[in-house]
Amino acid sequence: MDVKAKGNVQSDQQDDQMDLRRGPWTVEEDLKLVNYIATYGEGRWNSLAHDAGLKRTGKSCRLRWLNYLRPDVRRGNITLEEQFMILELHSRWGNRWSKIAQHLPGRTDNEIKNYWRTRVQKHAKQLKCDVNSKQFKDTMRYLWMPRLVEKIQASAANSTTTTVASTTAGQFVMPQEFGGKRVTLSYITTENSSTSASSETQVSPVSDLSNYYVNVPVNDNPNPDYFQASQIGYSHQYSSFINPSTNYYNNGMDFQPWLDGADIASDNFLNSDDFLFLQQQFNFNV
DNA sequence: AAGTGTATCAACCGCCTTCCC
DNA sequence: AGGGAAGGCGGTTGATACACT
Repeated sequence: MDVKAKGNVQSDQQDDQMDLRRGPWTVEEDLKLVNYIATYGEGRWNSLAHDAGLKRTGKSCRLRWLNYLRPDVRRGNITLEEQFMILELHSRWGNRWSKIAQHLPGRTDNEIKNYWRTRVQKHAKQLKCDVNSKQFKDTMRYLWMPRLVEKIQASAANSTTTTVASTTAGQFVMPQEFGGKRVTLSYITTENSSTSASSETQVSPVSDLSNYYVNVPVNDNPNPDYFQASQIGYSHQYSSFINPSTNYYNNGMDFQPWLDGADIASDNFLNSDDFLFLQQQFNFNV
């Protein structure tokens, strides 16, 4: 432990020694915090806690504000699009919850972490494999994420209005209609693209998400990522998978031994229909 | 209806890194 | 450059809701 860390431990211990409240926040405390921040703004949390008359640590105030009281915080079920984003961004950045949360407006790092631990890790546990293993990552990337894309497409197709979820860092663009035409499903990040997107425009792939683009004729797009998409059997009409026995789809993957018999159909992350779908696509001997 | 098990999530702790004075 | 404060993260806990028997 370095000197800086040691100094902070001392600071934390001083917090412990003070007469500070812990546990669930009361309505009165929430009001104090909200009113104070509305007047004076965020920042300098330790002094804020004191000045607002709260017997809480600055850290506790910050957490309460960021995770619960902030006006733009979103609560409730994680949508399909958000599930997809979490899987995609986690595959890119790992457990950088805060960074991932920046791309999911209104969602907090704590919420995303909880989602990951309670849902995703649960599935890994049910599959009897490590959540960080190649097998599990491959399953997410090549099975669950494409499956999520299908669901997103289906719900968008059933919707009468265009669904465009804007984020602070980019846009997740969904089609209003489909019918054998190109589908524009993309996540546009501002950090790596200058491309603007609309539901009417074919969007150039700008991130790893290009691997999950659908209905894009390979020959019609110069980007090499589309070729990669075709390699995983995912660039054709309405995204049915290519049977691994007749294609190179499962190159480098090894699903069957640990999918066999596992109950992975227990919640909305991968429901019973999805499990049946996996069985059909890969001819499991279960 | 009551008891028990399980899932979810807010909140915390400890450690570490980053920021800023 | 050094040190304190703030922020980020992994891990955990406890309360509550819900499902199941």
